[in-house]
This record gives sequence, C-alpha cells and structure tokens, in this order.
Amino acid sequence: MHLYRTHNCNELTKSDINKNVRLSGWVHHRRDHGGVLFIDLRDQYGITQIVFHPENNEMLDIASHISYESVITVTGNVVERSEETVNSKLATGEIELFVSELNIESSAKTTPFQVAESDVVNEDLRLRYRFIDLRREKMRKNIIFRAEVITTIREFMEGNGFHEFQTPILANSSPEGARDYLVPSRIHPGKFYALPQAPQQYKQLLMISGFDRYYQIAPCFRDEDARADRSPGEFYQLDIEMAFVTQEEVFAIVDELMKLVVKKHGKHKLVFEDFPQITFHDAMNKYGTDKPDMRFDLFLQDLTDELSGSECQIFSQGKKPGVAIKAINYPGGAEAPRSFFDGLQTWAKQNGLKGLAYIVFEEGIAKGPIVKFLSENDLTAIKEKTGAKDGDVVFFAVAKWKAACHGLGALRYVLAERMELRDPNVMAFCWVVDFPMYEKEDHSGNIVFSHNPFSMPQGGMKALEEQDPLDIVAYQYDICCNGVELSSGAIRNHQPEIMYKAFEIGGYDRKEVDEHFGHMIRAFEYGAPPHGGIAPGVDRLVMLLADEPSIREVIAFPKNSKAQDLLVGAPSSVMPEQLAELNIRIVD
RNA sequence: GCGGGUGUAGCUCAAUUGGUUAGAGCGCCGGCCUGUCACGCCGGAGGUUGAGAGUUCAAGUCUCUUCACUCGCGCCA
Repeated sequence: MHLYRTHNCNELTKSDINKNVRLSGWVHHRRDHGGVLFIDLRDQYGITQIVFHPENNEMLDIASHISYESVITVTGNVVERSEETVNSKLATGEIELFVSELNIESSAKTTPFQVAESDVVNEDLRLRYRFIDLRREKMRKNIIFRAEVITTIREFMEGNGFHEFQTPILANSSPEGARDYLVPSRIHPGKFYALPQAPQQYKQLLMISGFDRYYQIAPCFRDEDARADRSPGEFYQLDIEMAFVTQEEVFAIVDELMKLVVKKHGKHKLVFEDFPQITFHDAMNKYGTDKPDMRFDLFLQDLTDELSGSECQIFSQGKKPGVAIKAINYPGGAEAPRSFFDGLQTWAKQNGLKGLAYIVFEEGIAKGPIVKFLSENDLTAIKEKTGAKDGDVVFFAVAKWKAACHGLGALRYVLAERMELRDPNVMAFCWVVDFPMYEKEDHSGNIVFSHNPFSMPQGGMKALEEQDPLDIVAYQYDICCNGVELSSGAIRNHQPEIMYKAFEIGGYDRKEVDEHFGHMIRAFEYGAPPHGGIAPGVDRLVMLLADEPSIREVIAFPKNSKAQDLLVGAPSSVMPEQLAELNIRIVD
C-alpha cells in the first residue's frame, strides 16, 4: 500500500465499498459524539468523512484531540453509509472510511482564522497567512480556475501557430513609461538591470529575427501604485506579437480567444458576438472614458455648440478654446432625494470638475438652480439633444474637453450604480481604436507621446510631416470589457526614419533617440517585417471571469496595496555585505 | 504625494444620546454525549476597544495627532 494514500479525498464511491484504502489530508472539521467521532478529511480534490469508533478507544481519544488543519494519514475500510446518513453535498457522501490506523503527519497550531468557515477575514491577515487562506474552498477554486484559463490560452495560441518564447527578466532600463524596478549589477559597479515593464522590445526583436507568431504568459514589472484591478509591482500578461499583420488580424485572433475563454470558463453571456470598435475620440465623447462599459446605454452628449452662446455664465465658458459642455441625462432622476444632488457637488470637485450643474424636468417645466439663467432656446436644445423627458435630470460639466468627459464618465457610473445597470452576468468586450499619437501635456504645454512611441502613426511619414501632431492617430488600440482595460496593443513602427521623425515631434532629438533606443533602431535597419501585437492582462481577465472584485483574489501570492509581500517579508533590508558587494550605500 | 472608508477577544461582529463589570457566534481549554455533516449540551480562559494626547464627573462612542489596512485620484509611454 502506498505510504500516504491509495485515493484522494474526492474519489471514493459506492463501488469502493469494503476496500481497504488509505487517505491523507487536512482535518477540515470534526464532530465528536463521545462514542463515535467524525472527521471531514480534506485535500485539494474534496472531502471524505472518516469515522472513529470506540472499539479502538486509544485511537479515538487521540483522534478527538487532533487540531483542525493538522495533516493526517488514515487507513481503513470503505463503508456504505446508511440511507439517512448520506450527505448529498459531498461527492464521497455515500460512503465513509472506517479508520483502523491513524498517523499524524503534521500537527497544526490553532490557525489565525478558520479554513472551514466562510466568514470574510481581514485581508491583511489572509495575506500574512496566505498558505492557510489558499486552503479555503473559494481561493482554491480561483487559483485552479486561473491555471485552467491559462491552459486554454496556451492551447489556443499553439493551435494557431504561435510559439511561446521566454524573454529576459534582467533587462534594460528605459526612460519612457512606468517606473522601473532596478537590479544592481555586481560585475558592473554602478550599473543596473531593470525588470521588464513588458517584453516589448524583445518581442519586436523576435519578429525582426524572423519568427512569425510569438506569445508568452509573461511576467511584467512596474513600480507604480496599486488599484483594485492593478497589482503593484508585478503582473502577468498574455504577450502576443505577429509579423506581416494588419490591425484587423490582431483583433481577429484576440476576438476568437476571448470568446473561447468566456464560453469555456465564464458564466457570463457575451453582449456582443462581434466586438464593436469605437474610436478613442468617440469613446471619450459618448462614454467619458477610453475604456467604455458598453453593458448599458447611457450616453454623454456634447452641447458646446448649442449652449456656449447662452447668457448663463456657467455655459458661456464654453466659448473658451478647448472647453466643452458635456451633458448626461439621468432618466427618472427627479425622484432622487435632495441629498443626492447636494452630495454630488462635493463628488464633482473630487472628480476634476468645478461643480455639477443640473436641471430637473418635472410636470412639464424645468427646475433647478441654473434654470433662471437659461433661455427657452437653451432648454429646447438641451431637451432635444439629451432626450430628457418629464421626471428626468440632466447634469452638465463645463471644463476642458478631457476633464468634462472624464467627469461625466465617472458620473455615468454613479448613475448606473443607482439604476443597477451594470449587469454582473454579462461581458461586453469592445475595441477602442485610433488613439492619438500625441497629446499636449497639461502643465508644460509640450507635445508628448500619449502612448507607445513605437506605434505606427496612421498615414506614416506623410502624416507626421503634414498634420497637426494632435490630430495624428496611431495604429494603437485597446480591448476593454465592462469598463476595464484588458490590454493595449499596436501595429508597430518598423521604419527607422519614421521613428526618428515621430520622436522628433515627441521632443527627442536624433542623439537622444540613439542613446536610449539605438539598439532598437539598429535592428530595424536590417530588414524588419511590418508587425504588431497586443498583451491582454491575464490577472485582470481571470478576475473578470471569476467575478472577483479584486485582482488579489486570483493571484496566489499577491502583494498588498503597498507592494509588500507580508508572507515572506518583502521588500526587506539586506546584509551590509550584500550591499558592499554591489557597491551600494544606503543614504538616509 | 492627495482624498474617502475601516480599525472592539484568535476570527466575524454587537454595544441606545457620552453612563453599571465591553457582549454574542465560531475557534481555544475542560467535561458530557454512538450517526453527525454549521452535531448537541455544560463549564472556563481570553480585551491596553490600533497607538498617543485632549474635552468631560464619566470616552469604544466626541476632538486632535499618529499608525495599519483598504478604495479612489495622481501615476500606470
């Protein structure tokens, strides 16, 4: 007989009755009836009830004092349960194990929280004792679910001619983008590796090397602050790159993959079989965000033309260049209590707006603090454009275009929450396309890259030379789902001259480009295929599929929001000898 | 860096307007119990109410400071 087990804890059925078997697992729960003792024995697979009887009083006594979460090995006969004692909740509920031999492999101290209870435990504590937390059914399911999703992804990619390559973890620092994690070099004092923010350069180099379709479940490292859907420090993305492709071909692969994953693993209905495409500009104007939640129709309207001529001071600011008047209709909003509208004023200030004007339409007339400043024409225009009816409320944001859009985009979610429009049972994927190549930096007024500088501008060199930089859009796209950005991607710029020009507009002269990106440009000078790709976030995708509110629920050992690993104690101080070897001195 | 929320027993929570010795369930320890599966019953231990200061006859409760966690903003080309 195997030293530890002949079966797992989810395996034994009626057909095993009278067999002498051995099980190992954790003491999940214990029910001591004095004369008879039941223990639920648990492993990754499930639970089997094992029974101790007074025939062996010594063993019964020992068993009755085994602490929860201890690991034991038991040997005995599989016994049929009488009809009234069958537990239909367990796969093994028709049998139980009559224990004849007990071995305690590892006795557990009292655990800081209970594995068998479903209480939501303080997350700090859960992370500190993650190895116990992961024993809980929900976490075990999530982590295995994640593994299964990744298996599906790998099978799909391989089946479509992609190969998985590993790219370096010790890479180079780059001045663009997120903060790097730096790794000091021992052999080269004063120099540093950087952990890759993404394998971006390497996957492009693979294309130039002649590999046609690359993918990798790739670890990425960014030293930026956390969000509920963004792990600090590190995360995994499905990194994809393809040679000789158009944007549409990248979309086609990702569409198919997402649909496969949702249908196979999700319990959600897909809102769109064909994922809609929306331009960045339209997404901002209609949804107030570049990652629109398309599960519900509640759209922003632009009233800049209609209202900037108004007598009302709030609206006449719309005449200023760059300022937009955006509006959103809240159907049935007239019912909302006064406190809701008052609370929104503070809310608006926290969301980048000076305030939030609104008009209540009730009993055929318009009401609210600003109505007395509005003409009949103004009101007609508002009603026409927003479709506001009796009982509705229209909110207005007057600010720089981006701020006005973002403000009402955030309000759109507040309203959707009140109206319960965000259906948790569906997934609405969409593509956001035509991201601008450049934007004007707020504080400096400089033209800077708004996304990846290596993306191909639409129109190529001609566009760079002839168009207003702020009007140039790139072959740069995002795939979003339910208001979450799953991934950014782009058709890359593979032509050195266009690259120099693009960088020139972005404020880098030739020398700087050569200094920072010379290795990439050199590579492009020896025969580079047109190529493009994308990199959906694996953690986020699994989070959405598993219906979890936080990314940490689908990561085995996540960092907390301060980027610490409380279990192993990272980051930590290191020995002075280590620092000395690296030529590093800590300055207070 | 900034703003919101939370912090009471090992865990999850309660404690009226500021008012008696801060309670309950689970867990833990001891006892009883031969069919439970959230077993049941009896008893017990366990608290610097995150920390510090203040107001008050009286503070878990009010004020200030601070710490921890968390959500959001900034940031994430």
